[in-house]
Amino acid sequence: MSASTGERPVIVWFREDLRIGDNPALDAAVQTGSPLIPLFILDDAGEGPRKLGGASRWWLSKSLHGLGQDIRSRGGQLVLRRGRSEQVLDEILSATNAVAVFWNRRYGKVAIARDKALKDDLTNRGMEVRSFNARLLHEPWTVCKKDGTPFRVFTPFWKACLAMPGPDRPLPAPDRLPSAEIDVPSDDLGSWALQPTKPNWSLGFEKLWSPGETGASGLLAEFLTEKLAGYSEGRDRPADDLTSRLSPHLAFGEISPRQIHWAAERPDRRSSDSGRHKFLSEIGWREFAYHLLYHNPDLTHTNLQSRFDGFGWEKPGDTFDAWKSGHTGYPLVDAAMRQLWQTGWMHNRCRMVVGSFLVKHLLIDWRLGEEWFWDTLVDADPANNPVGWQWIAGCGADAAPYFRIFNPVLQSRKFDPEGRYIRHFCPELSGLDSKHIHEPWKAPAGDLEAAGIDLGQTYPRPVVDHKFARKRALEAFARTQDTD
DNA sequence: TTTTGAGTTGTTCGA
DNA sequence: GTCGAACAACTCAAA
Repeated sequence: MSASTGERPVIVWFREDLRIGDNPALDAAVQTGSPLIPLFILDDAGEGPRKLGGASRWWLSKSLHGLGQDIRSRGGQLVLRRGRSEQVLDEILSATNAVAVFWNRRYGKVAIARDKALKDDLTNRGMEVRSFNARLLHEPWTVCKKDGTPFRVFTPFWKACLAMPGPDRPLPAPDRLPSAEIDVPSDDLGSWALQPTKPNWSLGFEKLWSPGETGASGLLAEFLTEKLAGYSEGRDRPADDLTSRLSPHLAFGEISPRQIHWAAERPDRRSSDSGRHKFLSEIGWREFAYHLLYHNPDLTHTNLQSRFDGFGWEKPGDTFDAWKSGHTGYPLVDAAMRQLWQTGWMHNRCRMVVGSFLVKHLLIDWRLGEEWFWDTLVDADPANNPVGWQWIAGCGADAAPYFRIFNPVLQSRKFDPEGRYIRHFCPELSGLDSKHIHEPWKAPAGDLEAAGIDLGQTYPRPVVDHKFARKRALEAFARTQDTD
């Protein structure tokens, strides 16, 4: 029934692009008219691209399940294999006599090097290899200053992007994915053990997220119709659900920035202009992170500003554990860290607060915070995560100035004035009124008692005094400026 | 060519 | 209570 009889198949290698719609590699493969072998490789041993964190593995498992269903409903069969990508591809090439391999690009240092080597190798062996952009509005090498060098400041970068010809219209999902007639062995998804068992920390994830392409497009539609208008004002309040929550879907490529761009550009969205521009500029920040990563491939683990290289970070100890578990004694910080642990996600405003707290109040290396986020975020992204951490630490490009030290109490009063967010994630504080919930150590003894709080027992005292920590950080960071 | 002003997300201090 | 200044150094584009 398919055009597959005797024809050599094309392998479509899925990586960070787990979708059928607007998938250029898949679309190009379908256009060839050849039978397809959709393939995903779990390459999590050795020196491959960074091994996925726990939360991401949970998401991946769900996402692959959805992708497999979407492919099957179109007549195809997703092949799942675990191992070193080069070796798995070799096996499948020789087993199927495939004539070509198509994929969408990745942008991390290791990923680029491996893709390039693989492309050379396969091409030399007579294979056709084609790669595509499925992840960005503009390839990082196409956006540059008038002198041809890459940007280091967001605003001019985004202006330059907006001045470029807009992205093409998204590609429709193919109706049919003609399957190769050869039976290619596939792993059972369950055998990869991507889901946590003991302890199963993912229970809170299940009711919040719908991983997969269908969940992503549903979320986008809902956001545009219900939240876009209030986005500019509401996006900073973590108790209100006014952000898009699309980040994990973007991280796994279940939706493309191009699809988002065109959906937001529809004429009937024009009434929410300020929200629309604000939202699209968040997509711009993602683009900027990839731009920086591409042009500074070591930023994942190296300070963009090298004068920070000698910074005397504190050795992580009890305070680091308190930060990770949400027991710093600062309610907003603790609520945010617990939101991360319980849901695999944290509101953007809170990411800045907890990041600033770790780096400035505790003087702990941003890389440790970045690793914790990498492990616990369902939206852990190879560009966004390190770029965001370098921004808050002050060592990045276009970074927050070193004297910008968030006051966790002021931030709390400003963005969670009634303490709803705190009460949700720190229920042991829920009996405090909104006057005292932001700094329980200042609450009168009677109020604490009435709220059932025994400071130091049921909720910790602050692990560090804000005024002291601020002064210490300013001094430490000022020394960094001198050593240039 | 050089100069100038502005740049995601803040806080504190003193008038 | 409100308000402006100060808290660096660097990037980038416009004047």
